[in-house]
Amino acid sequence: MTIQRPKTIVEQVALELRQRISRQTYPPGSRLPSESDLAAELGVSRTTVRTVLARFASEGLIFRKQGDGTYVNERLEEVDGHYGRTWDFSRLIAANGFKPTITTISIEARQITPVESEALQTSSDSDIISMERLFHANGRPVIYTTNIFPVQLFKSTIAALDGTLPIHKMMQLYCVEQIAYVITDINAAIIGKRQQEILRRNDDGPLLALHETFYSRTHLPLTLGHSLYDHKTLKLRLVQPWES
Amino acid sequence: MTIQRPKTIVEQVALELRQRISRQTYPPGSRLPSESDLAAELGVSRTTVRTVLARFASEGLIFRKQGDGTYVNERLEEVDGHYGRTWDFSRLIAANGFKPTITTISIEARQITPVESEALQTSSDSDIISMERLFHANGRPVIYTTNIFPVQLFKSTIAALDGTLPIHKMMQLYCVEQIAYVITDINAAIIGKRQQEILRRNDDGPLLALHETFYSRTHLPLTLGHSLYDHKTLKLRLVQPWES
DNA sequence: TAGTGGTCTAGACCACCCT
DNA sequence: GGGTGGTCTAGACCACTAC
Repeated sequence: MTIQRPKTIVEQVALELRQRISRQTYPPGSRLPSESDLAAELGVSRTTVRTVLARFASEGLIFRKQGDGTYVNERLEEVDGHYGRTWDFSRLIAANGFKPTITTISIEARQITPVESEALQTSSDSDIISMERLFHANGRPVIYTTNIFPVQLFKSTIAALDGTLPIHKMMQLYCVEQIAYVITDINAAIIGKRQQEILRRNDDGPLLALHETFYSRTHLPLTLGHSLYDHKTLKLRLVQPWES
Repeated sequence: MTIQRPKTIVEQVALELRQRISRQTYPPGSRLPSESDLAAELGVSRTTVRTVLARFASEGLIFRKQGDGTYVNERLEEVDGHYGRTWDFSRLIAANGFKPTITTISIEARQITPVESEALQTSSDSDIISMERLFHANGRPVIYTTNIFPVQLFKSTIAALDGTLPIHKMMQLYCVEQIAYVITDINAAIIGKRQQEILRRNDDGPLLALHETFYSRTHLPLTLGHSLYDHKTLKLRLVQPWES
């Protein structure tokens, strides 16, 4: 284990143990070596190992039993990739067993609407970039999403935008501010004709509508997202540890 | 039952700091004392303080800036009670600013169906308790929920069941096994006439349908829940910290 | 009783931000 | 330079479980 990929020791240990679990060196249901043994083997302190195991436990990857040991979750496949982290659509699609692709429907600059101006806490005469995109699972459209960004957020011109990137990649590459947290409101909605055609849906059942607001570290709303989510193809699943 | 409030030092510190934040001793947007100062004042190690602050940060309650300080989230009201912890319906209703009440529609014993038997991984001829309940916000029905439990889970007879308790309280009081984690699938659904009447809804718009499976520490599915959630009255909101 | 995870401490060094 | 949070260590003691 000489890989220096991740910066911190905790991250290196996390990567190593995550691999051992996913490669079934520690298969589902099995007991991990004790914290002390792992610490000794990896040459780190027990505290460091515990930090990693605590994170895994909160993701539902493992379960710890005092006086007994630490066990790999038997339902790994159901749990992996669904907890804690932000809902990254590409990862969600992958977690459901499909190959994700992103296509851009449109990218355009336009005036902000009063509603959007309110939500973004910005002046009502500024311009925004509006971006319509489609996420596919094995080529089949499953998520239709619209994002808007204030123009002053961008480092470069919008001509250079690559709409096939995940949103956090785009922000990293093109924007002056980075995302710290997301607040998502979950709704159910009947969709219109145009959206139905875009998503190539035959039945007219309801879809999930996600309203996302992306915030900076300083609590400034950076971007808005509005996504229609085909829950029949793609499970929207949450793993929540029970509080003591 | 003498309530031994928080057992551990971490819990005591967490309670104390949570109160200071919610009582606005540290108002939204303000900077907390440094970790060292807090540790000294409370008479605990810095590590203990950091454990608590890390938990708060993951809930979105505070934000930490290296080299600068720790700040209370300015959008406290929006965030509080929505992240990390399991979605306890009563708490969700309270977090939306309403007074929660629970009424029982029916509690009955019946045979398990093949689908339920599959989901609970139990034998197909066992009996279950089925419980229909209604959650109200300021007296208005907002969540209609059905839970089923295998009978062998219960310590006492079902006659003694108090259907107005939150599910974790019920499990604590009546059941031999306790809940360790929950997997929730989120769907959108059009509801039938009966359910529409129960929820006293005038429009026939779609609702959120939550499918919950409650697991024990040993990964045994204990209970199933199926809930219809009026997202127009009650925000279903998620705060997700962005991964580094 | 031996071994496990759970809790907590005291202190070290670093990276970063401010002035 | 001085203070802040970020990382990590080594070791103590406790509570619990399996044998």
